[in-house]
Amino acid sequence: MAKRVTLAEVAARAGVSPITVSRALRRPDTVQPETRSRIDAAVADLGYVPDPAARALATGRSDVIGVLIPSATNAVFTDVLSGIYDRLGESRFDVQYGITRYDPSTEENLLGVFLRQRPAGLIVAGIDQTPAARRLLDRAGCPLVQVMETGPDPVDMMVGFSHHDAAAAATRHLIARGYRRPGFLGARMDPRTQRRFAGFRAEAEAAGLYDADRAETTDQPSSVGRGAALLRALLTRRPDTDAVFCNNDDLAMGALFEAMRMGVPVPGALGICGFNDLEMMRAAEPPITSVRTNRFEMGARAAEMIRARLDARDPGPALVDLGAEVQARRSTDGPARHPSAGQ
Amino acid sequence: MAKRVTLAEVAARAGVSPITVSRALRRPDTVQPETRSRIDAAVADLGYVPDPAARALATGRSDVIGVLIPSATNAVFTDVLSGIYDRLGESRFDVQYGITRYDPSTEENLLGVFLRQRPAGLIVAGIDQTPAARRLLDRAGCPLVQVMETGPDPVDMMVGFSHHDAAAAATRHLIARGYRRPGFLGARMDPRTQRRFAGFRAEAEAAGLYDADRAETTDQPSSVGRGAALLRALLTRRPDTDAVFCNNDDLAMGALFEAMRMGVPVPGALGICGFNDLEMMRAAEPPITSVRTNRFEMGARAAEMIRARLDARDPGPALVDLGAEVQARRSTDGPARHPSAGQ
DNA sequence: TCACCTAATGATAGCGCTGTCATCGTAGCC
DNA sequence: GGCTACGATGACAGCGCTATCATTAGGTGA
Repeated sequence: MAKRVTLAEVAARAGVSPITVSRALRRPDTVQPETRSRIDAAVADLGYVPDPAARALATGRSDVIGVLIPSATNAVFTDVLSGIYDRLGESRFDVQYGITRYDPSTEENLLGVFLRQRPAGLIVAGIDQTPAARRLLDRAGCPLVQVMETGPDPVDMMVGFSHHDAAAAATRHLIARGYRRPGFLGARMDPRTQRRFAGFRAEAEAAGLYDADRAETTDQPSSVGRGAALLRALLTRRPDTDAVFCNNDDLAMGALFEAMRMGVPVPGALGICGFNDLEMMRAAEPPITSVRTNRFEMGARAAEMIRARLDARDPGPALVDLGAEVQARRSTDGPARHPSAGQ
Repeated sequence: MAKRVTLAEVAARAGVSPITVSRALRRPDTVQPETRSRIDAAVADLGYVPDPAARALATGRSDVIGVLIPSATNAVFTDVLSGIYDRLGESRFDVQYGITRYDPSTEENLLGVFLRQRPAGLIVAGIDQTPAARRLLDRAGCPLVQVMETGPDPVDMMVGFSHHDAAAAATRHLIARGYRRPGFLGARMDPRTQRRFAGFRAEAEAAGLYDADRAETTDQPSSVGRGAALLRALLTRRPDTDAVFCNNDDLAMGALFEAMRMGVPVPGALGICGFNDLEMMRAAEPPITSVRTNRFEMGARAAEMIRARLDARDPGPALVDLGAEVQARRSTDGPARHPSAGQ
C-alpha cells in the first residue's frame, strides 16, 4: 500500500502553510508565481495526490459524475457512455454509473446512491422518470443532463432527438420507396420504443396505410433472434406485409436472416428498416437501411455541458436536438414490380 | 438540495452517543438489541444515510470497486461489466470504471486514479499489465481480480479462460469437420487476440495444415465491415482457403456477408467460425459456429470473489478457469464433396 | 467481600482537506 | 505622511465519520 503524502508534508517542504498549497493547486493564479513554483516542485518531489474523500468532506461536493442508464450491454447506451467517457476520462471527474434495468424503482434507488455522494453532475437516460425520481432530480443541486431524447419540461439540460419524428421519417422513407403494407417490429416496449411506434403509426395513418394488425411486438428484451421470431410471426399472420420498420437494428438483422430462411427476397418482397444504424447495418448483405442516431455525440455533448457549467463557462443552449437521419440502403430499395400487382 | 442528516442527529434522537449509532449500523451484534431498535427507528424517522466521503476519510477506505477495461463498447467487456454489476448493484459498493482504450499508459494513469481513492476492490481486464502497472497492482492493498483470461503469475485472484486453448479447440473443430485449408481473420491484435492466433496456429501446425499466408490480420479495431474486408482480401490472395477462424463474432458476421456477396457457399465452400458466441451467431442464416465464452459469469464471479474477501468469507480458489466451448452450428458443417476434389 | 473479567457504551481525537476570517505588506492617492 | 485598498498568506475550525481507549455496570470465583 503506497503511503499517502499529505498536503501538510508538501507545505512543510515548500516552506508555506497547507492552505497555500491547497490554493496553489486549485486556483494557481491566487498565489505568487515564485511561491507556486516552489510548491509545484514539492508536489512533484513527493508525488503528492489529493485525497478525494477529504476534499469531498471539506467541500460538501464530490468529483463524481453519476450516469444512470437502463442497460450496460445495449449498444445504444454503451455508445453514449463512450461519448461521455471520451470527454470526462482525462478530467478530474470520476464517472460512476448505475444500471436501472429499465426499472423505475431501481432508478430511484440509484439516484439516492448518487445523490448522497453529492455528485458534481448527473446524466440520466430518458425523460420518463417517476414523480419521486423527478423530485429527487429537481433538488439534485448539480448540473444535470437528460440524454437519449428531447421532450418538454426538462429538469435542467437535455440532449437527444425526437424518437417520434425519427420513426416517422423512416416510415416516410418506406412509403416513398413504394412499400404499401408496412409493419412494425418492436421488443422491449420502453417509453422510447413506444414513441417510435407512435411516429410510425402517425405517418402510416397519414398515408392511409396503417394497419394495427401489422404491429408485432413483445415486452421481451430485444435480440437478433427475437427479430427473426417477430418477423416470422408477422408474416405468418399477414403474409402480404411488404415492409417492416424495426424498432432497432438487432431486430432488423434478425428479420433479414429470417427473410432469408423463409425465402422472402429483400428488398423485392420485403423492405427492412432498422433503427440506430449500428455499424453492421452497412456491412450486411443486402446493406440494411437504418436511422442514424448520434449516440456517441449525445454522450459527448452531455459531458461537455456539465463541464461547462461546472467551470462556469457558457454551456450553450440547454436543449440540444441532435436529430436523426435515415440512412437509405439496399434493403429498402422498393418492392419488385409484379406483373400481377400492377400498382 | 436535500439537507444532510448526520449521525449526531440520529444519536440525539435515539438518546445515545454518535459512536453507538455508528456501531449499530456497522456491527449490529455489538449493541444491545433494545438500543439497536431505538436507533433503527431514529434512522428511519430521519431518513439518515451515511456520508461515504466522511466514512472514507475516517477509515482510509472507500466503498468503490474499480473496474478497468479496454473498451466500453465491445460486447465482450460490456457483458463482463454486466456480470459485475449484477452482483454489486445491490451492495454497499459503488462501481467505478475506467476505459484504457487498449493503451498501457492510460491503464497506468487510471490505476493511479483508482488507487488514490483507496478502493475496496479492483477488477482489471487481462494479464498484460506493464511492469509499472504491475507494481501498482502489487501494492494495491485490496482484493484484486484479473478477468478475461487465465495465465501464470496472478497478482491476486484471477478468473477467465485460456484463449490459446479455446482457439485451438475451434481449430480442431474445423479440421474435424473436414476443412483442410483453414485461414485466420484477426483485427485489433491485442494480447488476447495474439494468443488466440497462437492457438489456431499450434493446432493447424499439429495437423500439418498451417499456412502463414492464410492469416489475414489488421491492427484496426474489429467490426463487421472489417470482417468482410478481411475475408475478401484473404480469398483474393488465397482463393482455395476453405475455412476461416475469426478472431471474434463481428468478423465472422462480416465474413458471412462477404461470402454471400462473393457467391461463396457457406459452409460448403467456406466454413466460418467465430469467437465469443454473441447471441446473433445463433440467429444468423446459416447459424454461425462460435466459441462460447462465459463473459457474464466471469464478471459475476470476479465480483463475488471480491465481496467474499471483503466480508472475510472464503472466496474459493484464487484462480478460476471458466473454460470455453465450441458451439457447432451449420456454418461449419463441412466442405461439400466435389467430384473433382476427391478427399 | 474483593479483585477481575466481560459486555455495552461513551469521550476524545483525529482522518486530509478547505471555508472563513485575520494578518501583513505594499502600492496608490490626496 | 497617513489613509485606504488590495494582494498574498496564514490560523483556525470543522466537514461527518470512526479508531482507540476509557468508563461503567454487572457477573464470577476465591
